[in-house]
Amino acid sequence: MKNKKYYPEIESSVSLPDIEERILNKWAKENTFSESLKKREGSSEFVFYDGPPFANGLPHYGHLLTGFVKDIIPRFQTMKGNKVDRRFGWDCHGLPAEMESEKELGISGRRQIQSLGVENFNNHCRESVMKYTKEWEKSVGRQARWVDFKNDYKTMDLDYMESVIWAFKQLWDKGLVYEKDRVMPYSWKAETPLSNFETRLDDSYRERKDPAVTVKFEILETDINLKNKNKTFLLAWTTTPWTLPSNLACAVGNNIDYEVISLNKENYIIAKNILENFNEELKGYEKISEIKGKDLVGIIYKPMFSYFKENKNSFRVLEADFVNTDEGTGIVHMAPGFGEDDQMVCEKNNIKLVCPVDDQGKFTKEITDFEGINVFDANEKIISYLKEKNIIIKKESYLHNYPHSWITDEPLIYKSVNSWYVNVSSFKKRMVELNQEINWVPAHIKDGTFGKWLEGARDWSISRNRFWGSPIPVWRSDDPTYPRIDVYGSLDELEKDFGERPKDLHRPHIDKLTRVNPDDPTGKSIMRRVPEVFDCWFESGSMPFAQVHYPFENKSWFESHFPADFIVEYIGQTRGWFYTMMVLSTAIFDKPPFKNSISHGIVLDTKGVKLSKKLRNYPEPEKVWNKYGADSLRWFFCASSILKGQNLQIDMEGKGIADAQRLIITPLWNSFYFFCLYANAENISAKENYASDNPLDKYALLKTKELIENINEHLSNYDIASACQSVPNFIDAINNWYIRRSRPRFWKHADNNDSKNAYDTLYTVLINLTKALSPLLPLISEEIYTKLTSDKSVHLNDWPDTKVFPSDEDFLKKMDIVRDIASAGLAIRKSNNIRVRQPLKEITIAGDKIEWIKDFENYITEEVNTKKIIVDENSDLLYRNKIKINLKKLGPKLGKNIGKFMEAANNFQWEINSDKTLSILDEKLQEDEYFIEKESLPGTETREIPEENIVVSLNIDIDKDLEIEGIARDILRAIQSKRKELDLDISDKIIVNIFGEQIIKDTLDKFENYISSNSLAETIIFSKTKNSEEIKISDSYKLDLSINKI
RNA sequence: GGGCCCGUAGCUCAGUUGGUUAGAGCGCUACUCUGAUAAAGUAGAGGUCGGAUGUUCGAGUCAUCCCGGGCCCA
Repeated sequence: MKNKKYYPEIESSVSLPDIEERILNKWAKENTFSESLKKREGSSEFVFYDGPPFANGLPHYGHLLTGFVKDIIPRFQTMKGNKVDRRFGWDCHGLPAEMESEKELGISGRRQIQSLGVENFNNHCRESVMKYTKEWEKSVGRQARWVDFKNDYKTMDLDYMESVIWAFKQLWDKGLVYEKDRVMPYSWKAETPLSNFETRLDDSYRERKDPAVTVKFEILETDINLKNKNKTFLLAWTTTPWTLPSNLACAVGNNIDYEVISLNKENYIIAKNILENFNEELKGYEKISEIKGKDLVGIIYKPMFSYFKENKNSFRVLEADFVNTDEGTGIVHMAPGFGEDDQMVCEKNNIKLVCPVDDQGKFTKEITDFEGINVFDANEKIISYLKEKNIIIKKESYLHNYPHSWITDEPLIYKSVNSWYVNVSSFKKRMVELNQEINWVPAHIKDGTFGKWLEGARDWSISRNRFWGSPIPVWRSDDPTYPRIDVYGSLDELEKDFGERPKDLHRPHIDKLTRVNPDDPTGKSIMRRVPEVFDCWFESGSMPFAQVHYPFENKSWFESHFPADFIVEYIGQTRGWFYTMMVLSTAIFDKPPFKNSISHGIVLDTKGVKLSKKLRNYPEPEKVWNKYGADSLRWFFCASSILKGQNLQIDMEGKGIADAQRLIITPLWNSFYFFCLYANAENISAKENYASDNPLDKYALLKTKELIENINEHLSNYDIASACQSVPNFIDAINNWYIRRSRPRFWKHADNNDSKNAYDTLYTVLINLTKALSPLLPLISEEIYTKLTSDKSVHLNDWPDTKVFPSDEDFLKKMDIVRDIASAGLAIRKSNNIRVRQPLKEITIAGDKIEWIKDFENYITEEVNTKKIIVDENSDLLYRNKIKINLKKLGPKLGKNIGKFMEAANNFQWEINSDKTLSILDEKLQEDEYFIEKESLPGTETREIPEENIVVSLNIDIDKDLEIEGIARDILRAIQSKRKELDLDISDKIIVNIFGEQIIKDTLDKFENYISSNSLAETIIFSKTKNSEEIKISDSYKLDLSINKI
């Protein structure tokens, strides 16, 4: 068994990309993911919803970030014993898909689609929408995210769509759906209305310049005394001149003060406190009278255009509470066909709206002067027309935030259209209540962004006048004389009424299902489906039940596994997917859709600009994979505050990612490398062992246990960043204390029990560490774990059981203090400029109840390099006592005088009495009203460890013996460097030639044995050879050195 | 105009129920250490805690207002 190497010979420097590729291939070959699921067959389930992305766009950093989180939590929960299905979902329907297809087909608009044929168009969408699935699989795979692509769901699947129409029917049956003409944001390129929250996505609101005009409406009838016979005009302001031909009323605020002024034989009415904005245009006006808004109500004015002059109840001044005087004139022009507020006010005043703009945003034939012109193009034409008629008194350019279509990017218009609505406002209170049951990360989302949004929820337009989507399942009689509406919620119901079972619910197939209206005795009218399809957000909001084809299949499973345990998306989905799931889940099931939700922030570049393809302001993911690997990127994202809802900046060079590798992954690899190197050299096969009584081993195990508990706690609370943040401290303890202090233990021979313990313990630490880190660093932990064990994968393990670890909090704390003491000792060396290789006589530790330090003294003397340690509980030569006043206790009692007491304490004007009370000034403080702290005396070589009330002192006198011993270590160091320089193996034996002045010779005489045994030197000869090199070994000495391998 | 989040070292961020001299990591500089480590240790420089007012014996922390940034809404 001698010379057997039990562990692979690995590289000292880690090449993450190579390792990762190999592991990913191994997972694919061995089906590790399915095996991890199989292992949990029959276990309790942890339900995770994967938000469906559109597959017709490529994945970007945002998706990668979300993807990492979507991987970490399920991996963790799997280790905790749960079965976590991870079905990938594809969002297939909707405007983004249609727009992409239009582009590909080189067509635009509804008309051209119809002439191409809806079937052809939809067939194209069906193909096009899945075109990047391969890229997605590749990207998701490369980031080491485990997802089930085979058992995926698509929103265009028949099963999925059946569940969607079922959901609609549920809402319909509960009376939560209505159809109405309403003013909505409207995309005239896509020729469809958008939902209120679609205008709020991403960059929809952008600056835009529009002409703003102030126009005159001539008053025909009024009771107001105008004091002269001039014509009188209302001044109104608008940023949408194209709506002026559709003006049907003007609105004022009841309590706003208006002024009547006169200029050039005309009178104008305008809000008082905004008059100054018109200094230029109304220069030289004469004030006639002041009047309240409510007195203006009822004035009849002359229509500006004659297109709708017959419209009933119109062209009057109305009252509206939204009128203000922030801008404009305090008089609002109202075109109820093109403004939501306008519509409401006019409806209240029995004014029927007009909407002379067609689907493509062009004026219809009623507007004889501008027929066929797009409204934005019409703005200038209308302005010139009105200028000619002397109706415009002011024209300016107005810069405002204006909504744009998130799909086609053109400025939206607001326009009255027919649409189907979910009456969300009727149950928003319930949503707010159910939201309280959800755990949000970060917590403020609950009652902040999301809660506030729910409180203000408005009815949701769920229909789109488009083609590629689930059909609105409403059939209506085509003859209003015999009205009838049928709503279908399943294929069975459709089959029953239409005699055939649809194989495809898409248009145009679904539209072919018609039947005679049963309520029509003439038998002439036909039941036809309404033409609209669903808003794709309705479909993604249906995901919880539709992905399992509920209620047609998986009925009891769904009912016992809803709400989901966990979802994660970026914070903007509080208005998107989070919200639509909430709406449907509340309306249909009266439950919240998920129990825990992480909303992460946005990835930005170093200037704080969103990443964009156009700007290329981010490192290519491909480059990141090839340079740093997926685990580095995962760590960079997951250890940052982006998971707490903050934004994260990523620089072009990927510096943050490189840091993750350098500071976390490389050190981990180093400890693994160290283990393999020496275990192989010593022919050791280590085993798990939690029982070593060596204090260093015990400490390493306790630190590991502490780490496992920390990660467990944080991941259980969905706090991934905190889980990551507990790792660096652990790495420091293992690499820079445990291994460094244990190093000689690894060189002893393997049959030595302490050495065996060292190997077993380090092995045990690494095994448990890789398990605990496997969700956070799945690739590198897999590599280390599988190379240390014969197991197939670290990811098939249960979460490490901390019960098998030693349990001794007190010991852990003590060793941490010992490390602080060592640091203090090194700090004293530093301040005296004494190198650590130079042994010193003694270190003294002073403090109360510190006898225990004696058990650890060798660690301190070795680390600080002193011959001796003195643990002294009462050395008043080193420190003096200092009093600190317990402010919490005494603050309220002493009030303003507290300053005097603090001063007295600092000036040592106090006395401790035998009954442990403290006399200070004229007060007597009780024992719990002050603290005694140790403070090192000025002029001594001491350092304090404040939290522990310990003072450390170092004797820095160096005598001849110590000096020679220091030189011995310098010589050894020189030889070791040389060995390394010559790239010798750690087991190679050598012959050494050293030459130098007398003190070097003295040192060799005394320490030859020490030097040779530690450098594997067979012989040390005091001479100079032709290969000898002069080396400066310290500030004072140099020598000539050559070494030769035997 | 409103809501939510944020403002602490050059950078990224901690900062407990308000408590005495505001911390960490990175970066920088110097020195040191090394039978694993392109690693590590020690130290140094670097802060009017965005500003103001208030509450309090005491404010980075609480309140109010203001300024700046981000997201969202009108």
